[in-house]
Amino acid sequence: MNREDICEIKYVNEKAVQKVKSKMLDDETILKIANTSKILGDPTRVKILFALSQKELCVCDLAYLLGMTQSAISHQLRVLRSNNLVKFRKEGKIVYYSLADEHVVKLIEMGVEHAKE
Amino acid sequence: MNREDICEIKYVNEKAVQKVKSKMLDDETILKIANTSKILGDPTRVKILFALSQKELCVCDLAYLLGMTQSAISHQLRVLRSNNLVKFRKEGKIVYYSLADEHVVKLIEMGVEHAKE
DNA sequence: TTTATATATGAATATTTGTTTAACTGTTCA
DNA sequence: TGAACAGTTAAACAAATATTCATATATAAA
Repeated sequence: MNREDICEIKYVNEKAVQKVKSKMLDDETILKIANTSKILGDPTRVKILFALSQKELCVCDLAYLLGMTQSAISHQLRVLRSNNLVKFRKEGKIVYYSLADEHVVKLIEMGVEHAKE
Repeated sequence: MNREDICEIKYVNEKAVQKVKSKMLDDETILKIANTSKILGDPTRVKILFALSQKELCVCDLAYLLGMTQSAISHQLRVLRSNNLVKFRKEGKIVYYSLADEHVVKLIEMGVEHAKE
C-alpha cells in the first residue's frame, strides 16, 4: 500500500517515517496502554481506586464515601474487576473490595505523583 | 447529609470511611489524573504520542505512518494540543508536531514500561 | 493571479460510556 | 418461614467520543 491510497497528500518525509515505523510499538502494547489508561480516565474510578489504596472497603462504604448510588459504584467495580484492578472477598452479605496487587498500587501512585507534577 | 439520603443502605463502616475520607485526594487532583489518563485512553493518540517521542513529524507523516486520514489525525492532534501534550512549529505549509516537554516523554515511557509489566 | 497542496475545521454519524431506575440474588436473622 | 438488606444486573437514556466527509484556510509555486 502506498501513501496516495491512505492520505491524498504528496508530501511525506519517507525516511523519517520509516525510521519511526521500525521503532513503533506493536498493536498489543498500544492497546494495553490505551486500555489501562482508559480505565483511569474516569473520576469515579480514580476515586474508588484511591480509596481502596487506603483501605479495603465494601460497596456501601464506597457509595457513602463518594456520595453516589450503590448501583453506580457496583457498575464501576465491575469494570475494575473485569480488568483485574481490584479483587474482593465476601463476608456474609457484605463484599469487601481491595486493590488487586502492588502493580495497581503503583499505578495510582504514579498517577498522583504525575498530577502534582 | 447523612448516608440514608445517599444510598438506602443501613450498613456503613463509619470509622473506616471517615479515615479514608480524611486522606482522600482533592477533586482537582482527581480530575487531573482522570483527564490525563483519558487522553492516553485512545490507541490513536497513544500511537501519535509514541511516534512523536521518536521524532518530530508533520501531520501527513503521521497519517501515512498510522494509515489514517489526515483529518482524523488532525482532529486528534487538536485534542493533544489543547491539553498541552504536543507543540508544533510551522515551516511553510507544513506543520511539525513534537511532544510538549520532558513531562510528556516520561508519561509515555511510564505507559510503555507499565504495559510490559 | 490562478492552482496545488498541507492542514484545520464543522457537521453528521455511529459507537461507547456513566448513571439511573427497577428488578433480581443471595444472605442473615427474627 | 419471611422480612430486611448488601450487592448485582438489565434496560433505558443522555452525554461524550472517534472517524468520515465536505469544505475552508493558508502558503507556495506556476
